[in-house]
Amino acid sequence: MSQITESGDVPDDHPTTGETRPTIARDRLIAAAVESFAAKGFHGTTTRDIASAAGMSPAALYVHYKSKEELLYLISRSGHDVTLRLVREGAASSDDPVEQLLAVVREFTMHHARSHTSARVVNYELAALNPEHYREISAVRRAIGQEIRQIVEAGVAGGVFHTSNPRMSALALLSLGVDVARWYREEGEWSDEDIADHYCELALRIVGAHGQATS
Amino acid sequence: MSQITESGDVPDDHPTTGETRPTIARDRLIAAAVESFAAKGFHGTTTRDIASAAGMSPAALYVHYKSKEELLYLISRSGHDVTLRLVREGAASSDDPVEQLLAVVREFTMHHARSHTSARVVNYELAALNPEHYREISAVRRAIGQEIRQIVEAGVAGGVFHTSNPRMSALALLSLGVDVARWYREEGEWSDEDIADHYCELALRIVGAHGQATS
DNA sequence: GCAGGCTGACTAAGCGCTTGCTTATCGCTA
DNA sequence: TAGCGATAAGCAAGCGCTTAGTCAGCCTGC
Repeated sequence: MSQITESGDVPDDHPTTGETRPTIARDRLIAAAVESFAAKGFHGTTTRDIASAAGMSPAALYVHYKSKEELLYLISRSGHDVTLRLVREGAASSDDPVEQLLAVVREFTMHHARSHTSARVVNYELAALNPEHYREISAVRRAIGQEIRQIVEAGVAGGVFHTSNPRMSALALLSLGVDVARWYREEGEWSDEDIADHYCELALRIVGAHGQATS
Repeated sequence: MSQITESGDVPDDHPTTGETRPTIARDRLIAAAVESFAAKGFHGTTTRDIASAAGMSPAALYVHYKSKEELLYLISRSGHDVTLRLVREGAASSDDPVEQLLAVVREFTMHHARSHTSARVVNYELAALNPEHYREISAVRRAIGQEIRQIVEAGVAGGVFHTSNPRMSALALLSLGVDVARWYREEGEWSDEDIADHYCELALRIVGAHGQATS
């Protein structure tokens, strides 16, 4: 599956492998759709916007994709898969809830800053998905939330985290990370690492991990 | 100026006062636009959606408003004014940064939960405003951010808050509150007051207000 | 020589907004 | 109090344009 990248660069395809080999044109269209959906929203974007940003005629889009909605679905699916994987890897990186939390918050925050353009599409264009796709994506979102909740609950059960409402604290952590995609600006004063550093500190405070080192 | 309310109820107009008296029809159209913009986005909403939700013909919309964008602007402007006022009232409610922070976070959070429908339009449809309106709204948003930043910086200067990056902590507080509008569900397990209570606790932790009572 | 990428020209449907007209409400005059 | 002109709200119809998506045919690399 071709990776959706923030910049315009497109990975080379493998001309001899697989039956559904991603072409350069496919990736160009996806990249153009991400940019346009992020800037103007799904309904504010026309198929001509996407095609011409990819350097093609309007009809070329339909050689590679069934519909405009399919583009959104593929972007959304891929983005959610990346996020779920990144959260699971963070959770699996240690047995210590503190280390797990720091790994997840760091990767989650960095991802939503670095890939803020695609993350905006992924998080704010869900309503434009068709009902079937929406249900599928919602399941991935629930899984992401569950991973974070489990870390917080394990920390509370183990006596290293102290919060009166672990579920709401977990939701706040998720919320804080997602919203980075909304406000982050490339030309802003903070790098993605600056933000990740500070958000790790905030995460420890939110879950009430007293006197913990900041990794 | 007629108040934009979350539910469908419309305040009576005053048939003998003022030259620009808001009519019931005007308010019905605004309420319908809020619902529709929140559910489907500005570009996903047609003028026919709005008119028929308000029980009118498509043409009736243009008796009361210049364009679909004017509706969005009025909703956005009114929503931002309410938020700025609420933040300023919280800041003016005390001289103690801790009390100021708690007042602002409580009101801000409650508002974004209670009025989540209009808050979604206000926070997530900015890109659909025309450039002039966008600039105007951006100024209000900057003022809102500034109020919160000042409280955090005053607390740090006074030695009651402890955070390595007051500006980013202030942004995180704002971010957390705004994002409530995205995830809040009426049928969810928490009331707006439950969320406000917990978010007050989180706010104290985020700014590092040690051993403070949770009001 | 042909499969697949791609295009220009096209369609049906839907868009924001306008037009021409009817109806309701009002203060004012006879 | 009846009748009148003015004003504004509202509607049916539709204009000019844009939209997502289609299709027949043309290139190009294998």
